[in-house]
Amino acid sequence: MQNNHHTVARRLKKLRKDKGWSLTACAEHTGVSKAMLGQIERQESSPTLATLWKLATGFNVSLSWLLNDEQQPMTFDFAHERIQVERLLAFDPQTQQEVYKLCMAEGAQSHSDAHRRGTFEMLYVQSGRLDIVVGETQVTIKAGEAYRFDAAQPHSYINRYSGKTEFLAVINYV
Amino acid sequence: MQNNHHTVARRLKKLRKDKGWSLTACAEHTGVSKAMLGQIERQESSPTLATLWKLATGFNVSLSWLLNDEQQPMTFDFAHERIQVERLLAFDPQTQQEVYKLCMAEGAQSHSDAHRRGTFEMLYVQSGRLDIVVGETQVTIKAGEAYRFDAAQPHSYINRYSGKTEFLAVINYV
DNA sequence: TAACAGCGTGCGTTATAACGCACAAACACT
DNA sequence: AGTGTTTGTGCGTTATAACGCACGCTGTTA
Repeated sequence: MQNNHHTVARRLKKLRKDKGWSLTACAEHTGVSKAMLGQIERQESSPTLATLWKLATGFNVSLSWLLNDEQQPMTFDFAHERIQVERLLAFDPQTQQEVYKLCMAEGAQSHSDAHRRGTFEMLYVQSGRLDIVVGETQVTIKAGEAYRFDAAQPHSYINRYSGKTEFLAVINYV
Repeated sequence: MQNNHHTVARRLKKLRKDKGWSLTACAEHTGVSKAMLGQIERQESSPTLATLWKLATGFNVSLSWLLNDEQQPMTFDFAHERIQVERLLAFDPQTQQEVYKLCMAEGAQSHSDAHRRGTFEMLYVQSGRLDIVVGETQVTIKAGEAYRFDAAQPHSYINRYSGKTEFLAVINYV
């Protein structure tokens, strides 16, 4: 828990690369000048809270996440998937939404390929803890927390919790 | 999810006051100059990530916590209404969605006026039982069940269950 | 090869974050 | 009263974050 504007720099660069943005494109999306972005990524300057906010909103992530320094071991185990899926609400053409309740056993994991462009998911963990890998980034959400992400890219759910994890998945198509 | 270095300022001042520190004492603990601390608290300057780190370590809190954008659950107590509202995900202009976790005490009820046309809500009851009155129709959903309705009309949540009811509310605007 | 576009970095300038110091107000003990 | 102490804020200076622009580099197309 120290000098981790290093991690901010890395995370920022990774986010940018994941989206396939150049520094110029990134500058347009975030409102931070291209030169500044380069300096921040190279750790030549310590960004202001104001610019951190610009970055977070521009990348559509929470500020806390941008600064969060948990290193994320990407270890997949291809054990037997033990997953229960219950459809709570069927797909409705008007709202373009469907809702699932999932229950994953300890160590279970599930992978989804990219949905069509514009689709996003909202997850809410009811009990346990869930790791979500979407693109190059990984997030952990605990019971009572929620997470939303762009589902137009491959994503995985992994239960590394010591017990079962129950969560809600709300999928919005476009 | 915008300009909330305001919250940082408040949180910082509260932290300092809670510990009973003066600006000078705070400066000694954090390594940030007294004048700067005052300016940050009065929102006259936007602190650098480096100084944010000094502050976090000085106060012995995590950086994420220092600028946590999640607002703490606010509790209403109008007459007999005892309702806790926790915003899990702030409104996101891209997905046009926000997510709340609500906890209603026995007998509590809450009313919402019509949202703008096209808005719909999805409710998921985690524990207890919830009655929803939307327009002329009334529905009861129990724990583990979900319900979706058009929110472009007045609607009410009522907890007639003999105990508290926890549920998730996912609001999609148009 | 030449011309061109897009990429990231370096440079000079401006805006401002951060500092040290001094000051006035509020409170304490003579 | 007077004296010392501690509170927070204002001022002048320095350090640096942020900007706009231009340059060299690389990949593509004519």
